[in-house]
Amino acid sequence: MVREEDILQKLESHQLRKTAFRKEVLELFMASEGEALSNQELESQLDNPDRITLYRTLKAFEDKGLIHLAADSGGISRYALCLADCTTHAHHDQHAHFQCRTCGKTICLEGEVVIRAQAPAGYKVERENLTLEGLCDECI
Amino acid sequence: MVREEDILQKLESHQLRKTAFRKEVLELFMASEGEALSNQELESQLDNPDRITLYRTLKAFEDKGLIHLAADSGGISRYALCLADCTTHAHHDQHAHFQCRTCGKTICLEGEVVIRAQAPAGYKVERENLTLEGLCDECI
DNA sequence: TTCCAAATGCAACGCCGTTGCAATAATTTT
DNA sequence: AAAATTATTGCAACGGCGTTGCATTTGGAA
Ligand SMILES: [Mn+2]
Ligand SMILES: [Mn+2]
Ligand SMILES: [Zn+2]
Ligand SMILES: [Zn+2]
Repeated sequence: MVREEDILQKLESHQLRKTAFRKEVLELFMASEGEALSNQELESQLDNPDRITLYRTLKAFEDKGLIHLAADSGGISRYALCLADCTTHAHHDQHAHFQCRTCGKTICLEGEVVIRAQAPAGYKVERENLTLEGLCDECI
Repeated sequence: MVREEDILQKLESHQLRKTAFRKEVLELFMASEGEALSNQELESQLDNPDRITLYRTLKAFEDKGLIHLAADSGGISRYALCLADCTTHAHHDQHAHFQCRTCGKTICLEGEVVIRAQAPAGYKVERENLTLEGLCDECI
């Protein structure tokens, strides 16, 4: 269960207006901690789902450092709550994700992630994007 | 320069008919060795670009183990020639990719790639997908 | 050369990201 | 507390692109 108090606090600390829609969306994210949610998954759980408003809400949340995008090899966008203290245009969370090839469930992997890959000489690597694919505990 | 002989040989060894369209597409891939190409980039270089035919051609190439998809964090699909000897429904190439955040140039990284990331207990990891993002040598 | 299976090119559908705009709601100011 | 200001919402609408169906054309085998 998510306390309304925490929802409001989170919206305020990220300079987002406390509207009914945003409270509802943020609650969904906070309730499914560590799991990345797609637009469809979110829409299906909203009282009054409007895909355009959701689109802008997610953009605002991402912009203000509340959620981050989890890349999907299939092209589906999924968002998850930022674990670190991210702010506007300053996302600090750099972690891998796991995605189940059967149910699509996508989770953030907080644990140690070591990546060693060399780009050609003259190239500058700024970010690393790692996704593990396989079967989740329920689909195994 | 790509020899027509090599193009035809590659199509035949992967059980693909040697049509004008496919020869042209394959030549583009072979000419830009190691670089992943988007549909747009391919279309702009084709004599008679038809997006549907290109779509089906890429699907056939991928299916027959000629090319592989390079995930794009932005949702754009890019394909590159398979380096390993991949066959129908059997892609062996497991390598990282680099993508330039400015020009979009995407290349396959053949070099050693070491990934260490833990999925939760009870999860089964089957594949690892790593993309490095940054600036290429021309955009630096 | 004849025939069959596959590939092509075109129309068409649907999904989704994106933008504009007027109505509505949240926050700030008086 | 009311008015003013500013942001958000919901709707219409456009465009790109993945996808499929179908008639026509082409490649490869007989
Ligand atoms: Mn994450
Ligand atoms: Mn590659
Ligand atoms: Zn699963
Ligand atoms: Zn570049």
